[in-house]
Amino acid sequence: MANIYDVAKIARVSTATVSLAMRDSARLNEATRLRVQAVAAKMHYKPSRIAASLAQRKTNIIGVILPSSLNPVYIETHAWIERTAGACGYDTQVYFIEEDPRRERRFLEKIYEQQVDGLIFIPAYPDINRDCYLHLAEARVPLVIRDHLAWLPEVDSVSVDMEQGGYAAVRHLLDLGHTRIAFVQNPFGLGHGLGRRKGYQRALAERGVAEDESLVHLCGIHLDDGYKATKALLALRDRPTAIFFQCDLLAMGSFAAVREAGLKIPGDISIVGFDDISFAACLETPLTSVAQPKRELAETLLATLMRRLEHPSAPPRHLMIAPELVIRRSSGVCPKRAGARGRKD
Amino acid sequence: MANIYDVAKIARVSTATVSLAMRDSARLNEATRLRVQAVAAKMHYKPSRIAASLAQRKTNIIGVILPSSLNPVYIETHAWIERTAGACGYDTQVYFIEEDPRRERRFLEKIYEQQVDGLIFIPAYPDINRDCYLHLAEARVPLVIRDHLAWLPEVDSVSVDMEQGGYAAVRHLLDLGHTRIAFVQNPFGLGHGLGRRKGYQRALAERGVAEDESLVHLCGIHLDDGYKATKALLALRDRPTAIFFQCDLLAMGSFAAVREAGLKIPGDISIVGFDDISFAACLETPLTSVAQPKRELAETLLATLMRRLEHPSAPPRHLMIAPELVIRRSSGVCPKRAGARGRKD
DNA sequence: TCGTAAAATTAAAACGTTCTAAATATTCTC
DNA sequence: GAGAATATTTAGAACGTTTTAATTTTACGA
Repeated sequence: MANIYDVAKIARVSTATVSLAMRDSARLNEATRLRVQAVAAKMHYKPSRIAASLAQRKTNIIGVILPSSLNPVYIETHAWIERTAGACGYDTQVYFIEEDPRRERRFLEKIYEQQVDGLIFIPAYPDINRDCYLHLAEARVPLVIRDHLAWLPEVDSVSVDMEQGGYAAVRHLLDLGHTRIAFVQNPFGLGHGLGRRKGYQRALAERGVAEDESLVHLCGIHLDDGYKATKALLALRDRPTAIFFQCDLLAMGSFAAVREAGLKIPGDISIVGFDDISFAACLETPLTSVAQPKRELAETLLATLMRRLEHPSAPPRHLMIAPELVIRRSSGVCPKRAGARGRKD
Repeated sequence: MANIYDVAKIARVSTATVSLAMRDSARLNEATRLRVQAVAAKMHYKPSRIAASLAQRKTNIIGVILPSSLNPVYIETHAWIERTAGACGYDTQVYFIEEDPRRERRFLEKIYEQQVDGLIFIPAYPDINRDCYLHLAEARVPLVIRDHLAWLPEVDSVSVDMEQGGYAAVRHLLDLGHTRIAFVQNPFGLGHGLGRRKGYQRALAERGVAEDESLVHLCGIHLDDGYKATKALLALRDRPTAIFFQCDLLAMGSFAAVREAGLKIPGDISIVGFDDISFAACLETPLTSVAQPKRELAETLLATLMRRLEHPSAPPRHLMIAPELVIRRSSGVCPKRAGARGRKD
């Protein structure tokens, strides 16, 4: 592969000129620029980004750390990040934690080897890897984290208001007459679950419905876990008439379980998810879900990171984005009230 | 950030020694190695991978070009590639074409800027970007392509036998008594569609069922396209009793359409997909699908690439992997024969 | 104690860019 | 046509590693 010296020699100019020509610099006489570009093209010369990165101390890459590749919500968010970053001249390098705390740790350490100009970080194991998180902040890596961590006050954050989302979801179910509303949650994953649960509790309390511990189910984060959680909840003596899942992925897992139990959605049981992944709208029974505004989230994360890159010592900024309930077929009137109210399924 | 000189100075050794120490070289006295490592750790020194890449002319990154981030089959395949690559000491850099031929072109050109040691390439627009593909081959970028292209005989390839898969799917439907079997296909995306269609045709021909052009539906590759395709097929005068979709994503889109038409799966219509994405098994009506063996595919792609990296001038290798039909609830006996046969839904 | 072999360390030249400051060309003003 | 102002080009030093070949140190046998 030809390098900048080869081109310089053939074009009878200095490497500086070649460098400028390749970047369309206006500092160069147009004739020379075109001539050099022509030579470069003829030689199939492409500047090495590695060398450029070294010289500039800038890779034009931003790292994106995502908890899992199995949950489409992260992929969909990333798609927006990628697009927005592209518009700012950055490429994106994704790291999937894939539910392995050691992988998260490894990635966080890898950051120091300086591949990336900045980092967008959706944390997966803040408790287990707290030391790494703190170290990252201390090292002043340009960083935006999704969700505000109280012990990282200096790190820019953009959060989705999980409590509000949880509240909206449960409020919706209460409005439909449900009172036995289960909540399925993954105990890891930041306090996401925590925020949503608070919303769940607040909504219940507001209507004077006592929280029943047996209706709060902890589980993993795979489709399969949603399936199992549902099985368990449906086996309860006094089973719930509605289930609110921490995420759509878990909610999707519930459908097969409900069907196997010979029940109908939403006739016998209502299902509400969180995230509004693209599949939610196209299921056999379209899923009611609290939508994370993925595009807005992505754009805000990126804007915050860009600001940080430009103003490294600006005061930290903590933003919050409101989610929005999208009502579809999977949630309906509580069967106990169905006679009185009408809508049946 | 401390660099190798700083460490060398503090540890009172040369940069060469630091370099060796950081890589646990046995050429170094153990005492010095440990001492240098201790100094490095104290200074929070991490070698710059950029500089190392430049010096070694090797990034330890392999690029993975995928057609879309919206179809889980690619994400799931990538997860295996990532894992396998990690075991070989490589990181992975993903590029999503996102159904934009210009993006494919841009990525293929970017490769020459030498970020990656090798490339795993699932092509999206071989017809539109044929010149780029050819140029890539000509430039001898270490490369494995998924699916053999006749006009790229020199490029290693690993294919899934799409024709065999299509045949198995349609054969299964024929066995269930269906004769009006539709095929929904995306006209782009390599000859994937083509291979599957051949299988479709072969199976029909074998049983003496004439191919009905009106049952072959062309569409895009989104969930939504599956929905629309189904709507269109169900509106036909003599509507099909089974639909074979080019991929599970499209098949998933069909469920809502079927339901809206007031029909039952598989009682009124059978659905078969392709890819066996993780969602297929957990849907309200679990989906019959031709499974791409994603792990095997990933491992074979990677093994082929590694071989190419080690033996740059070995003769090209073209491998083929057999898919496997996974039968679930979405396919059942043809309603026209249901009375005679039994199984009802 | 010396010579030699083996082990450990290092000097210095890559790797392929960018960038700063300086040098050289060109244009303009009067 | 001289001098100033401006436009264009360039020398050479970064950037932070790795690597080769050479040098220095240590170990060992006689």
